[in-house]
Amino acid sequence: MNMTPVTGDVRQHILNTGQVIIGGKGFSAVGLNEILKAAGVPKGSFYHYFSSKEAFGEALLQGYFTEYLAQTEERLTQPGASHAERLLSYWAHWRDTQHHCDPSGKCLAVKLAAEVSDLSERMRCVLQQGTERIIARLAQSIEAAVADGSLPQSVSAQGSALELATTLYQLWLGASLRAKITRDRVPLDAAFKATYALLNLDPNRSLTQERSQS
Amino acid sequence: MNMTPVTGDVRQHILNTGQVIIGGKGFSAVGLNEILKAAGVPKGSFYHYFSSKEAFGEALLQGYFTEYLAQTEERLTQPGASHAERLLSYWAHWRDTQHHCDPSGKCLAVKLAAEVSDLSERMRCVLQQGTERIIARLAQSIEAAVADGSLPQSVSAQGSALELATTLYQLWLGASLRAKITRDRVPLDAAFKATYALLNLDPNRSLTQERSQS
DNA sequence: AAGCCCGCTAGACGACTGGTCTAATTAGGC
DNA sequence: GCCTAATTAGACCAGTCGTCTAGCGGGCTT
Repeated sequence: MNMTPVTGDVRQHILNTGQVIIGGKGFSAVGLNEILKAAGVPKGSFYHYFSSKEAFGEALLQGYFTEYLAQTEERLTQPGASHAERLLSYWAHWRDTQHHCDPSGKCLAVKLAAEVSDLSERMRCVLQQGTERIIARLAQSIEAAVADGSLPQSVSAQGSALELATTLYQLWLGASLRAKITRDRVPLDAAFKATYALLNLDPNRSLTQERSQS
Repeated sequence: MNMTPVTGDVRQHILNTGQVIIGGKGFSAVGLNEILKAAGVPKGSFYHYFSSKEAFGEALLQGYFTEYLAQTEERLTQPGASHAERLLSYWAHWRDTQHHCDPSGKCLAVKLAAEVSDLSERMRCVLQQGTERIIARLAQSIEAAVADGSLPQSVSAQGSALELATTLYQLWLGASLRAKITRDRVPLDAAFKATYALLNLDPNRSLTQERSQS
């Protein structure tokens, strides 16, 4: 009955299940059996949809970034806010979702980058393209924020928007990594504060309504 | 003949061999066999020196941080330089050693943090204490640099030295992570430039020739 | 309507590696 | 020679990824 070459149902279900498990335990530490058992899918099906574990990981990352970029796009274009407000909302969201124990909201880029980039060239490329696109998207918003006056002109004097976006993304990557170590939100709060500084914003005047609850 | 309770020779040899291999491939992806074969040590011996693979990883990280902190201490106290110069030399060294393919100079904190902190509580604690001590040491040098005038007073107006050190360390952590993805030095160069900005230093004026005292 | 086709499921199986532990071997001091 | 402790060899089984054959079952062709 299904004429579509991509059988989205089961395949996507394996992907979703795998994302949660691998996001929690890593790539090498998780076996196919564990994912397949959790998904209720027999092993035979797996190799119908994916040619290998590596190909599965590749698809996993690809899907993750597609989804992430879509969410980011939405957040950076939400109506009724300046571009600077949208950017800060993006990072506030990052801060609030990544601090330690979110079950499924784990950032696969943070979790898998170090492990996978030395393990699989194909997965590394997906990681590279994904992060590159995120940074490019942030740079675009930074430029727009300078243009609409919600970020001071002085930020563009220091360097290109792409450089700034790169720095900020890497700052948050590192903060998330350290948050995994400390298991608290201190690293992410530090990153949030540093973001203000790097954007030449007054840290005392909040652009967004921050929620500072534990 | 050896009365010392810790048999350092073989044990340390396993540790050294393991550090290179695990630094390259990760923790879960490497089996004891691989390390032991490379070290020329029979498998049975392993469990004489370490109670488990986890305990081995714990000792590995502990040794790594001890060594790293000693090197850092040396670099941050080298004679004939201001504290700011020493700090920048620390980061310049980081930039030059971590950009992609250093065989044994891999930073275990970057490589293992994400993978291990969800896998082993004991290893996570070592990671936490190690990074904490590094940050504290950096904060100490930042304070000294403000005191000796090699960093402008304005940096202490923005927040505590510990906050700044935290931000900078996380920035470099994230830059190293992204450098693993991109396999070039662009992320680390961006971090270096951002470090100047966060320290309120003029990016165009190299610190090595400026000796303006307060 | 009958038959076929093929996407998909099912899970046993192979060859191998994982970490762990017991039992044997070695070596040293007396 | 023995006794004790340090060290090693290898068995152990659960687990790994990936293969392979068998068969279900819905939709198309004729």
